Amino acid sequence: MEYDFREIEKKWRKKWAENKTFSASDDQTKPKYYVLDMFPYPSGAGLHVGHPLGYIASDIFSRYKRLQGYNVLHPMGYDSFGLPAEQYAIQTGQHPEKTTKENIARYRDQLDKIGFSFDWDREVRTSDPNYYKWTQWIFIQLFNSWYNPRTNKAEKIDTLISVFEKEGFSGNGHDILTGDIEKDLLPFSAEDWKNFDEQKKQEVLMNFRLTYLGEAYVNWCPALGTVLANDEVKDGFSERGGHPVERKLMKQWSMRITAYAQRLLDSLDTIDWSESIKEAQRNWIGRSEGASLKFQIQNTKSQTGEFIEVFTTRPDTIFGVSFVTLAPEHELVSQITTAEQKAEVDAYVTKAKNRSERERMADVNTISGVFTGSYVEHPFTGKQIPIWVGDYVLVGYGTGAVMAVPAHDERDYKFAKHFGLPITQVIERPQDFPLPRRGTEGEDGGNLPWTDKEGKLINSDFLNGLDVKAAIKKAIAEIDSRGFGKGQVNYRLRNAVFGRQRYWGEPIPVYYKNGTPYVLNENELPLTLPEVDKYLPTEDGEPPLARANNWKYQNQFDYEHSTMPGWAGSSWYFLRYMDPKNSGEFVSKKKAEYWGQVDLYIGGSEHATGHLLYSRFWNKFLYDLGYISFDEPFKKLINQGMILGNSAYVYVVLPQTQGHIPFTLSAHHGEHEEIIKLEEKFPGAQIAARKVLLIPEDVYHDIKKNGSNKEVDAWFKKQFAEFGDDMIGSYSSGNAIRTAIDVSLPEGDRLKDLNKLRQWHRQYEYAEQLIEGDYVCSREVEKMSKSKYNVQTPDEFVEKFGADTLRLYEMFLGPLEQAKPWDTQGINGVHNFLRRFWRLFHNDKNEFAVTDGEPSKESLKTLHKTIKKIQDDLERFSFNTGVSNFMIATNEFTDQKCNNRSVLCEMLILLSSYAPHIAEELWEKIGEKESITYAAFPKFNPEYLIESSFEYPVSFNGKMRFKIELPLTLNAAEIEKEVMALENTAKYLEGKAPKKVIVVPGKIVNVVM
RNA sequence: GCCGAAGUGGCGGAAUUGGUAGACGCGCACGACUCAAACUCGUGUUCGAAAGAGUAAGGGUUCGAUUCCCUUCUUCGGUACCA
Repeated sequence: MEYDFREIEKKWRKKWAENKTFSASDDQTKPKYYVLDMFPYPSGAGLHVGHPLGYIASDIFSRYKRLQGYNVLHPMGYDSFGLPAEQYAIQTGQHPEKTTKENIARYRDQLDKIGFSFDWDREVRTSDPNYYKWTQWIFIQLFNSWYNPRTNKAEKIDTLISVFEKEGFSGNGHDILTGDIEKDLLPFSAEDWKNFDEQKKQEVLMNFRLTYLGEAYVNWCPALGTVLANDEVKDGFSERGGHPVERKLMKQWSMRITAYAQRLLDSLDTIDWSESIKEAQRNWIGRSEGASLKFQIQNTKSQTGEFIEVFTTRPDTIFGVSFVTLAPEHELVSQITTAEQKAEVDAYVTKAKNRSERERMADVNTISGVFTGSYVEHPFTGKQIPIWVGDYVLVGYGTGAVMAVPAHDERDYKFAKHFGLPITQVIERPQDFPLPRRGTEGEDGGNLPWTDKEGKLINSDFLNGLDVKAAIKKAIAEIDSRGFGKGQVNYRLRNAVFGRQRYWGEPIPVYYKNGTPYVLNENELPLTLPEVDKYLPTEDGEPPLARANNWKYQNQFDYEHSTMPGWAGSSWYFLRYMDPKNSGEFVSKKKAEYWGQVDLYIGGSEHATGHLLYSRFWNKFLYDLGYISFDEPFKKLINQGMILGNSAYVYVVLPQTQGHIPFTLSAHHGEHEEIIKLEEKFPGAQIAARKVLLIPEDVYHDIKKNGSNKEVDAWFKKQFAEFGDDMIGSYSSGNAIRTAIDVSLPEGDRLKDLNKLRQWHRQYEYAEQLIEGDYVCSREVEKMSKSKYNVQTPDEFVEKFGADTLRLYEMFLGPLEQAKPWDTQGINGVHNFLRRFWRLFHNDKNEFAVTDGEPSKESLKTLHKTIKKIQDDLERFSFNTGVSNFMIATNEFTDQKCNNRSVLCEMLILLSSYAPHIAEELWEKIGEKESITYAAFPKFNPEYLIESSFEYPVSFNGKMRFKIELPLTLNAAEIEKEVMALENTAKYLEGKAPKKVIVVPGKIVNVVM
């Protein structure tokens, strides 16, 4: 019987589903192993061959762990709320639920074809009310909690209330303050607290809740009609859709992730993730140590602030301060600006505030700012220091104000140069350090700004003579003891905006009474998504949920109209898989304890600062509240590399596309009509005009450079000759283009059959070549995308070669973590391997034939060598070398003509995690009754590999020259004697005496001359 | 700019602790089968006629370096007025 993968794969997919072969039991006596893939968003485009790469790797590992006797949890589900379905709904009027369901069905169908061992009974969907009920429940827990810095964990809000009842609140310096709060909270006493009315109390508590409603500058995306979190914005454009994003002050639900900044940073050291992802998170959190420092404002008319607080990482440079800069949005700006400067400052502030994020970014090199007219006093010298406003200072970072030390900071330096402000050097560059390359103005001898933390302090009073590190310490101590400020740690991490002005997301379980937000009771969940007539904002700019009829809490209070962001549901889904049907809890404590951390998490690195940070945050929160027993969700993380498409490009001379008329005609006007007239006169004129000419790359470059090309001119002439002067096609350099064609059309870079191209797309219906023979395409490796016609779907692959070949081939392409191009030419090699493997079990007549009895020594050696390699490869996630080792083993068994039952049985178990269908089929044929899934992984026995002799490579000065086989029983001296006696040795010694002979028994001989 | 990863035949890649560089596969060439082609099977395939050279380039440590150290270059990914 031939290897009929279609029948075999169909058969086993069915059997696995019927028998629920991969169902994870909750039997807690077995050791567990949790393998997770990143939650897919079911997009309308379906899967391409790049998506399953990680799923295949995790599936192989899951199957391997099952063979080792683990109770394996390997679930799959869908992150099914999200923008694309909603955008589609807006365009078509279809309910996003409908399209989402269709997309999920397509995904499921595609996934099923690849033979994954998912436990589908545990599937979750974030848009399912039974699931988002618990997302809402977690939101409520966050709302009812605060972060207590004294215990360093989240607690119920009651403990904060009791602090207020006992201590009141002493203002910004109070040690109970955590994370970022949006606005300064004024101090109050315990007595005050008791006298506050309900609304006031709620307002105060809002500054501490872990999810809270606050006013903040947000990333507003007008095209999407919603705000976005920082990680959803890339270079001033939305990550989804690429629409421009601007800054806007809005009242928003946010998550106080900043409270967890330090813990999120610290516990990175406890998890096994790639260094690059950890670094990305460290940078995103952006911890910096320094000092906060107060500058008294002189001659101020301000009532609330008599000082400007700045944050600096370089308190050592305090004597080099020559001005202070405020962010344009800084609240003190209006208060301190003098009458003379008011007009100028107002104009600047207005302009800066309205500039979009994008403009600001595009414009980083332009220096702008304005003097306020006011001054602060230097805390140590008492000198007058001017206060400026500049948009290089960001309101969201630190205090929104900087002490400018132009001699030792790049931006301060540029600002000072631009406005002619004084520059005081306070650190001497050490002799042995090279001149900085910056500060190119040529002034200051190119010496400034000196920004490295090296050198000795000068012009700095009590800091003189110290080196930078010591000076920082001393300065902080001095600032602290004189009451000018204190040592402080700052984070770049911002609180995460949580509300989205969109329809297709979890409703936020909040209603408003007298303008004050309250969360729903837990027994009122889920708050289901109401029906709306349109998925657009209302006329007065309210989110789509405001369209819902009679959608009010207790029929009178308005619900919150924004919904949760895409990352809400995916921040805890790994917990739900442990207990997906639980209607009383989000996960039972017992099950959470048993399954514990995800042991292996595989997914793309694009989630580095989004999903992977938010999940860690929620996990820590749930841990703090005692619902789960582990502080970090994902123990080991592997980022699979992207599979890139291998696009094919052709160079063509194309029409100026006016309607369907390709070439500009010499006929004066009304081209289309001209053509029709011509067609009557000369049949074939239209076709001639619609021709597309394929040109070689060099001709293309010639046209681009010179505007024309001789051969192409000649071709044009010929094409249109018969139509006379009425119609002469013309072209210019703009008509020569490089354009993608379907990857499947050329073989390698050769386009052998022009007819295939003609049939592929109307545009090429009358395509011709300038030069006879195979057309040479240019190939390029780039991301798969529809517009480049380089997308390959797993479906077509499975149809042609089978799922087992796909699984092996994707692994064989290269290391899991590396990006690699998809090259269809190598498939045959892998497919052939499976056929050769199949043949090991069959005789010449294609009849199933295995022999019993003792296997040969050689076969045992091959087998055990392979067991070791396969296991080692799996343990270090080196799936590509795993496939190679299967090929080597199969080649060896074929040479040995080995068809021994016991040897092949063990090979089947090894192969079953990579190519499960063929393994199951042969396993059944060989006479086994149970699925191979729960067989036992073969035990490696080193005895079979013991050799009596070794072929020693003999090197001269480290260069291998020849080999000699010697018994392994010889010791170093004996080996040296044998080698030195050889004729070959004498030849390479060229009569010289060897200086030294290195012998490593069992490894190598090296002769030093 | 900063951070991270990587650079090995015509191509994807291997070399696990410093010990035979190029496993395995593709492609290519030749041969067998065939009227012929495809498929399949077999042989060869880093460069060089050879001596020899050779893992981005240069230097270092070592008996010995793809592997460790230093300098430089290139590519990819992330990130950026963060004080």
